[in-house]
Amino acid sequence: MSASPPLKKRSEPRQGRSEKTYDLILATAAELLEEVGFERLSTNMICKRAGLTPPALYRYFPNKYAVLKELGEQLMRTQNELFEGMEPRSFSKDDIEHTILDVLVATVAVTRAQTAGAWIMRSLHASPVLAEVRINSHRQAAQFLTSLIRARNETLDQDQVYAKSRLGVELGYAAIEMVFDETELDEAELLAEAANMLARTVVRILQEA
Amino acid sequence: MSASPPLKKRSEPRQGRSEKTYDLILATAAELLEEVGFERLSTNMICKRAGLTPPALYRYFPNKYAVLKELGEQLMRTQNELFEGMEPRSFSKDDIEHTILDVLVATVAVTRAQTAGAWIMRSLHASPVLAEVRINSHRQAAQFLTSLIRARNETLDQDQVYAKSRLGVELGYAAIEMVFDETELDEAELLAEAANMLARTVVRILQEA
DNA sequence: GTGAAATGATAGTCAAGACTATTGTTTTGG
DNA sequence: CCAAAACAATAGTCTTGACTATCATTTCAC
Repeated sequence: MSASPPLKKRSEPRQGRSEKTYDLILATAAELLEEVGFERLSTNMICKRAGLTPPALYRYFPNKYAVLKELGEQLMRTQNELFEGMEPRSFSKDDIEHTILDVLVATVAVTRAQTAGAWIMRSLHASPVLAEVRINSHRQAAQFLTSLIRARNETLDQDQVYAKSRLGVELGYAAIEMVFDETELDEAELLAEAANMLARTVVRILQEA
Repeated sequence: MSASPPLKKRSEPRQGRSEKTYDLILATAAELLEEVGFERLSTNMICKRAGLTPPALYRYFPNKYAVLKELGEQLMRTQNELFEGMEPRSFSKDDIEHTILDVLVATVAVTRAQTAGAWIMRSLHASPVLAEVRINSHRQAAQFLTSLIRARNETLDQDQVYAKSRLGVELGYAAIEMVFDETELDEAELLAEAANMLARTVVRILQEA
């Protein structure tokens, strides 16, 4: 098992200009992630591109993993807010399916909108730091889904529903990642099919009284 | 976009001892992958642990990515052979589900049996080289699944079936990866649930005449 | 306005890691 | 058994990249 090197921020921005520097570092890192990929990304590279110097970066981030972690968390936060903001009109299979499809499509959209969103999605598997960010986010999403389902049917076993929700979340994300990986496939069709599968699962869970 | 650095082997083993060296390099790389993770793995480290020297490694591999690629391909090959060896007794929903479950369970088993199998699975997302290996393997699996389905019902549209198969394969692998990522969840339950979802999908595809 | 805190730049250090020119040693075909 | 090929080691080179000690400048509190 690999050690976990990362920490939190080093210094909190207090003046306007540092706020800018902080954001610039993140934006530049995202840009570079898109251009050169995860493996070639380095702090020196980020600094050079941003017109900054290493100490400026290291004032705000204890090490390079912290930069990546923050980037990942930004995206995960955006995606989860989206997910948790949506509720099905009813619990009919069709409404559930529509809602899920909406979430999937919207998630793809916000990911595209964010610089290097697609790359960040893929890099989430590329480092222990980011893997942790990803799994926490998915757990949170599964928790939310579990409570949604159990609000509808309280007799269901908490742990079992959670396990299935967790699987569902993972499969949803797998479909989303496919959109970014496999450009030959029809995006709308892919998401629709995934939404269909997931909706059926949710309905089935609800019925297992 | 990142450049792709890797190439094929440099020298084919011709004597017994070189065969050993070759295998030793791969085995050591797998071991180290398990111990230190993907990011900290280096060629020098592999050599040291294997009791070899860098030139010995570079006789057989043009660069470090080639080592990883070979490791990934070994695992993918094993998994795909397994997958393509299985055929459902019948095309009833239950038989399909059983077959899928068998494949999932067996895949987890062979992955566990291989040194660093779990790590390799996760590292498949960690580098462009390995991402390519992974996607090729999944495409091949989806092709196989497509022909299996179309052998049963030739009226189905090839591309549509392929897209859905591809999604199915991805979801199956997502479930398998979860087994290695999320140890808190019940493995058998996870795989059973995934098999159920996938079987339903296959049945639905077959019925869309 | 001025001193202190905050911010950033100069100019590096240092370690690690990918990869090799060369030389020695083992194996094998004849 | 010997020459040539195959194999592996010696001993590096050279680049890159994470990270810092120190000094300069900007901003803010008062």
